[in-house]
Order: sequence, then C-alpha cells, then structure tokens
Amino acid sequence: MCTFASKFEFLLKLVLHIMLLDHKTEQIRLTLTNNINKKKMEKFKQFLKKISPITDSEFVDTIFYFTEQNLKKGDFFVKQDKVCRNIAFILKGTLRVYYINEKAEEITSCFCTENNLTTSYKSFILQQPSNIILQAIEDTQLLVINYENLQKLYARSAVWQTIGRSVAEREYIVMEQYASVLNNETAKEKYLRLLKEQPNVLQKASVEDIASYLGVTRRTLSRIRQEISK
Amino acid sequence: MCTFASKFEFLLKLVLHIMLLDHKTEQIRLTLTNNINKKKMEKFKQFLKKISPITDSEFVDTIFYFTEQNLKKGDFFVKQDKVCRNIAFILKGTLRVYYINEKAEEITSCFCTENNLTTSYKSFILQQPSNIILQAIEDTQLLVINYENLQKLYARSAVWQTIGRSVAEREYIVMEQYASVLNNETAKEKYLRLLKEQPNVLQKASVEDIASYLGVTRRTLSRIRQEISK
DNA sequence: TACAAAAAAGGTCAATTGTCCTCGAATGAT
DNA sequence: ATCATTCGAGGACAATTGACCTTTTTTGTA
Repeated sequence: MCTFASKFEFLLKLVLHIMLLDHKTEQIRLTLTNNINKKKMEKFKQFLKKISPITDSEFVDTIFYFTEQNLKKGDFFVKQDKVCRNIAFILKGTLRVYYINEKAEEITSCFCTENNLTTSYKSFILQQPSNIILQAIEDTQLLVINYENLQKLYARSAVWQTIGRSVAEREYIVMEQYASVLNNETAKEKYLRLLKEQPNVLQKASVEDIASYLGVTRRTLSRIRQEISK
Repeated sequence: MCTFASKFEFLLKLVLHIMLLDHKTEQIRLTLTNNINKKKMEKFKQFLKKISPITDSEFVDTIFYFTEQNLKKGDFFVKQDKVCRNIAFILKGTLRVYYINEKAEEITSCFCTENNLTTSYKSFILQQPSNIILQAIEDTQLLVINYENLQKLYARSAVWQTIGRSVAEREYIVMEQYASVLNNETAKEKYLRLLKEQPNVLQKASVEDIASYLGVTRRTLSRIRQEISK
C-alpha cells in the first residue's frame, strides 16, 4: 500500500516529529500532530492521568504513536478469528463486544462506552486470533495504537510500562467483576444495573443484544421491562 | 512477634544464605534451604519452567524467599475482609475458593488443585481486603511467598519480572475462561467438565459446595447426577 | 403522508428449576 | 457397637423461563 497519499503522510509525520524534537510550544504540537485536535487529546490525557501520573511533556512525546479512527454504525473494530492488532480509547460512541456460540447465537458480553479503553485483550496480548467481535452500534471515534507502537512506548518510557501494567491489572479486575456479576445477579438486577450505569446503551442497543447480555431470551427481557414499568 | 524461635529462624536463614553465596553444590543447598525437600522444590521448578525459562542457579537463588506451609482440612489460607499477603504453589491438596453473597449463601467460584498457584489475586495485587475466602477442603501443602518478598524478587531479577507479568496475563486469561464458562455452559455441562478435569474434587467437596459452583441448588445437582448415571 | 418491512411487546403452553419436604445412608462421638 | 447427627437422594408442587406464535409499534423509503 505504498500510495502517494501514504508517502505524503509519512513525510508529514517525519517533519512533525522533527518539529517535536525542536521543542515547539505544546499548542503547535497538539494542533498538528496526527491531525488529532486538542480537545480530543485533552480527553485522553485526563483519562491517562487517572491511571498513572503523566506530565504534559511525556504525553505529547507519546501521543504521536496514536492515530484517530472513525467507525460507522455496524463497522467492526475487531473481527472474529483475526488477530487484534490495536488497542483504542473511545472518544465518542459505543461498541458491542460479542461472540458466536455453538448454537450460532450472538452472545453480548459487554458494551464499551465513551472514555474507556477497548480491545480484544486476550488476542492483543497474545497476538492470537480473537474469539470475540467488537462492533460499533453507533458512529464512533477512537484513538488507536497498534501492538508494535505500544511495545516501542514500553521500551522508551517507564511511565508507559506503569500504564501497561496498570491496564493489565485493571483488565483482570474488570473481568473478575464481570464474572462476579454473572454469578450473583439475576437478569432483572443486571438490567437495573445497566439502566443505572449505562443508560445510553439501552437506547442504542437492540432488544436482541440486551437480552443476550442479560443471559435470557427476548421474551424474558420483555417481561422484565413490564415488571419494572409498574 | 520477636520471639526466640523467630530470631533463631532468621539467623539460620542468614547462615544458609551465606552458604548459598559460597556456591555450595545444589544438592546441599536444596537439602538445607528452608527445610523444603528436594522433591517438592523440583515440582515447583518444573512448574515455573513451563511459565518462563529459569536456570537451576536462578531458581536456587530465589527459592530462598519461599516457605512451606501446611494446612489441615478446614483451615483458611485467606480469610474474608483480610488483606491477602501471600501467593502460594500447591504441592498437594485442594482449596475451595468461595464468597458469601447477600443472602448469606456460600458461593464456590473454583477449586484450586495440586501443581497450581493460588491466592486472592485482586486482594494480593492491590493489597486490599479480600472479598473471597480460600479454605482447604483436605490436608494441603503449600510453597508460600509474601508480597514484600515477591517485590524483592521483581527488583533483583528480570526472570521474576517476566514470571510476574506472565502470571498476571495467565490470571486474566483464566478469569476470562471462567466468565466464558459461566456464560455458555449449563450446570450439567459444568458438572461433566468437573468430572473430566478435576474428578478428585467431586470426591472431596460437599454436594452443597459443588452445587454452588455449578450455580444451581442441591436438588438440581441431584437431578443432574440422576440423569448422568443412566 | 403512506406503506412495507423490521423490531419490540406480549399471549400461551411445555419444560426446567427452586422450595419444601421425607427417607435412607454415612459419619462421628461416647 | 450404638446412637445421634449430618449428609445426600429424591418426591410433590409452585414459580420461572423458553419456544412458538400473534399483535402492536417503530423505522425507513418512496
């Protein structure tokens, strides 16, 4: 894919990188780097700062490895049996995470929403084919980094090593929480939790998707909604 | 707890450590270190080698941080709401992992068996009170390392950093697998899996424990056994 | 605006599971 | 060895859920 456009993009990035090394003001860097606007970067920076302290300078030096990606409703971020090469921060939008079981049913395991990371984590860390599918259920904006670039960040930055380890630990804890929910909560309780924690998802996802997320049929979800409306 | 016994133990370990630095033969080291016999250490070494390549010399230099712990049937390895200070390799025996839900029921989430690691992982990595309980359901032998010593190993050994990261990734994947089982398998399928993968557990655990592991009542487990016996 | 197609709601019956119970076998202490 | 207590098996009925279906509502397009 060595088109004129990609060559141009490469040269532009090179020039920008040199400019970064020249210590231009942050304002200029943020405006030019990867065409990601300042507001979006600020959002991501605030997210990272919650995970691990990162200075503005460190952030600017590393944001360069990220690119923006836009998905239309229905587009896939990760396809089944493909190696997941990317991890992304959701600037805006919603992704549904699901897999196909032996009965050829789509089972939704979670909905990823704005201001969170998203990836097929197992596939990403092992660089093996993914058993889960990530699909946008509305138009979605992502900040994306690929596997190689993340390894480069780990290699050149202690801050990113910390972020990487913290993300791994967080993913473990999220998964434990998910397993706990599966064990303890009834479909009705899960529905009420969704209503409280991710009310937008109920607007955007189909009844089919929500029912499979709750682990029940559409009929039972209909009954749950009937009960709650009383 | 600065008793005579603990002071003696400390001095003994110091002497042994100096001997280790003197490069005595492995045979002598293994015989003396922490009174852990060679057969048990060999078992642990084989386990570690499956995770990450470790030389005999590296292993002997680090085994020193481990101690042996014996649990009687019914003893607790991790109590509820206590910070889990240890991670352990199971030389022999079985532990039941469970928690108490809002209805004051004991819900079993897994059984830890010989040749595996065991800990309340979330509590251990965050050093926060544990929401799960680990209890021996038969007499059990463990090789134990505490949080501080593991941090020391991380600090002084690249091999152990790798092992630590690998263990974290494995724990994530195990948890994902567990969540997948909760989502996909019926109680009967889970029972058959237990029968295949951990048949000893069915002998050692109570009907109550197995039923809560399967996510059903005793009555349903009874029906499952009835069906299978046909 | 109207109409077709898709999606959600809800009726009905069968199958599954939980609750509550009894009975027989296994276990542990005297 | 005996007796009391615990533990597991299983019967009966009620409650829940799924399968299959029709009806109602929403959505997209001409």
